[in-house]
Amino acid sequence: MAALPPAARILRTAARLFYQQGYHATGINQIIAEAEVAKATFYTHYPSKEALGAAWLAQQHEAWVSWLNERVSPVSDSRRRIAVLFDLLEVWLRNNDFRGCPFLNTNAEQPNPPAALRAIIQQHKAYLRDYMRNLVRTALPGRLEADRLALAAYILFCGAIIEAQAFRDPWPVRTAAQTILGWF
Amino acid sequence: MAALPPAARILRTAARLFYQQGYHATGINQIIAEAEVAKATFYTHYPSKEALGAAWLAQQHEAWVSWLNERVSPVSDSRRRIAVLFDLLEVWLRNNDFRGCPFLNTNAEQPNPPAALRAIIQQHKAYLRDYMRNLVRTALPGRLEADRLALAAYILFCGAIIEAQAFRDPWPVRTAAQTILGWF
Amino acid sequence: MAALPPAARILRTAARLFYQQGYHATGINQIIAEAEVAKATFYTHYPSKEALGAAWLAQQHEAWVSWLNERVSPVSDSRRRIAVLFDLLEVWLRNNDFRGCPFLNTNAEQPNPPAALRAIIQQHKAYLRDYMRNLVRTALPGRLEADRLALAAYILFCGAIIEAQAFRDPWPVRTAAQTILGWF
Amino acid sequence: MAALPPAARILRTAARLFYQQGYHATGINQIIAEAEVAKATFYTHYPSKEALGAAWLAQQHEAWVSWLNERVSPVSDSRRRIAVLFDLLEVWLRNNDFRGCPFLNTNAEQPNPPAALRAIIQQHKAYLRDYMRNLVRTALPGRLEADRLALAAYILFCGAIIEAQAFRDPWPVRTAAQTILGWF
DNA sequence: CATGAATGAGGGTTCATTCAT
DNA sequence: GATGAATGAACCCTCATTCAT
Repeated sequence: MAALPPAARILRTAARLFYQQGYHATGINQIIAEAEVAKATFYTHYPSKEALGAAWLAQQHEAWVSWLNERVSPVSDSRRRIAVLFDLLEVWLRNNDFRGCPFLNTNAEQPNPPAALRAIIQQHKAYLRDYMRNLVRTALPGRLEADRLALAAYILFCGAIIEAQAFRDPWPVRTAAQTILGWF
Repeated sequence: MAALPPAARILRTAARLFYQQGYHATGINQIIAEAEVAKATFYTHYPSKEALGAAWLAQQHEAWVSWLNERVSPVSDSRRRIAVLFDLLEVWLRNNDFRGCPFLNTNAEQPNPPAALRAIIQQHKAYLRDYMRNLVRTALPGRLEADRLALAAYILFCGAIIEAQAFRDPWPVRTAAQTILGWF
Repeated sequence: MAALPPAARILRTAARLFYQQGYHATGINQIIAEAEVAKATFYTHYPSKEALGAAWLAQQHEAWVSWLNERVSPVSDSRRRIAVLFDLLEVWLRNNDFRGCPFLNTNAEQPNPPAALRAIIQQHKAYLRDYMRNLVRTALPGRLEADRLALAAYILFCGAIIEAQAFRDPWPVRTAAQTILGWF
Repeated sequence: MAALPPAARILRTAARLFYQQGYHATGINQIIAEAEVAKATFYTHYPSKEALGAAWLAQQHEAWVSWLNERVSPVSDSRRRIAVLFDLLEVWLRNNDFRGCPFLNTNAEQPNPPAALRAIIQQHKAYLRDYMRNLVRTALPGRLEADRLALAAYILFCGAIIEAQAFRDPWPVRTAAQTILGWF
């Protein structure tokens, strides 16, 4: 672990703590203590906590996209792809470390989040929306309401995440999946 | 404004600040300053910040339920009721002060919210879920999948709120409404 | 317990808490809460916390003196009396609720204790010193150094209490008793 | 005064205030104000008030031991050594700043002192007990009851301190000294 | 490139007391 | 005789950040 350079150690520690405890609830002191880095070293690598938060979300976005693509792209059938997507979601939230979506959580923490964070959050959400749109469009060739259903699928997807988080139960994911798959 | 008794002034101020800035981001000091109350007076009425947060959410739940019922119950047709529900949602989030759902926000702020807050949040969510269930069941008499659709409608409802919050745009509400209304 | 009048309930509760937690560490709020008395009721009976503390110490002095006299005066032999005195001391500090001497503790809490408390503490100590003096004098008729030994016995007595408190062990009491009894 | 580094300034100030006013009665705010240090600077050097209290007592122990040894060890005769010990005690408590023994006071303040403080207090007391034991044993070679007298001497020593504190008069020290010296 | 010391502002909570009723 | 509401001051501690080295 001490093999990692300081910047990476900081980011890895912050990722764990921000997600498990929340962005606001996690202080710089805890991060540098657990990353075993001096305070000034932290500020040489990240100009502020906000910048670290942005780096965290950016990295989360990359990781999440990769994770999905690696598992979804091998599947050729469009309908199956959507099914796989929700299967993955259920795997994720059945994990003991599941604490909801980092983007939605961070967005909800402060109703007016810092600009740097907001930008990445919106970027992530737009990406996911478009990703779902393509998936559903491909699965519903020629259907007039395909676009609307695609957006609805996206809303169900995100809604399932926060409701699973709120109820601490995966039922919303299965309900959302069944509903969407029923459209094909 | 000084006409209100301190306890009410505190709650009113806290409601405003908790919603606009977030529960965590709002400190006791700011609340008592804006409520023009001494710190010890605050603790005479609320044993802790957490208790105040619980009182706030409880009051929000009551207000929300009343607001909905007053406008939905006069409508007799089941399908119209659902339409009205989403119309109200859109009215709400078109308001400049809209900052998302206080319950979802507070739940997302800290991955492990204080027990007192969690209890009210879950209560509220269960209420809303059952409310939607009744609405949809009544509108879909005899449909086998009525229950699943009802839950899906609930997920779409909540998902629309957080997506409207994230995108700062009401499109998710309209998409969700159209999708649900298409089931009848 | 609710049968007792408020003033007595307050004093009884304060006696328990002051002794178990310390005078300083015990707040008015805890006292009135556990005595089930309103705050203003407290101040109608005691003008201040200091006055309550004084009442507590005065009552402790009375109780302690009575307790000793009832058990020591029936004994006729002077030497036996001293032995009984230390036996009682050991009984006291073997009790699970033993927290040292309320007078010495309160005196040690603030190096400049409030005048009202200081007065009672000194009164108590002077009484105990004279009590020991009489006991030893009677047991050592005609000994020239009787007075000095009496004071030494008093110092050993008090020293044994604080050392038993510090070591959480009754050995100092037995050592003190053996030493004194060896003088006769 | 500003020449001293902050950590030393804090400890020096705390030593003065803890001793003069008591540990509990002295707040962090007063310490940092009189040490002319920012609050966060305090917590850079001491993780808590308790840690500062422990540092204070540890330093007191060192200073006390040094002070005694420097003056007692040059004396060769065992009996004289004990006499010197009590002479030093009397010098100490004739000082206007005398407020009793920091260890006994802190131990008596709260019936259950913080663990960190308790540890040092017990350590100090055990040291002093053993110190007296060696002194008396050496002065009473071959006496069977030497051990018991040594412990009695220790109790008289400590008892003299608290009684001198309580009566605000050095008589207990002289009484204790005469009694012990009479054993040789 | 890396560091520990120093900071002002604020975190939530409790203190002993007074007041109008 | 009894009450709960109201208070300013103080409690111990943590925040994100900057600075000289």
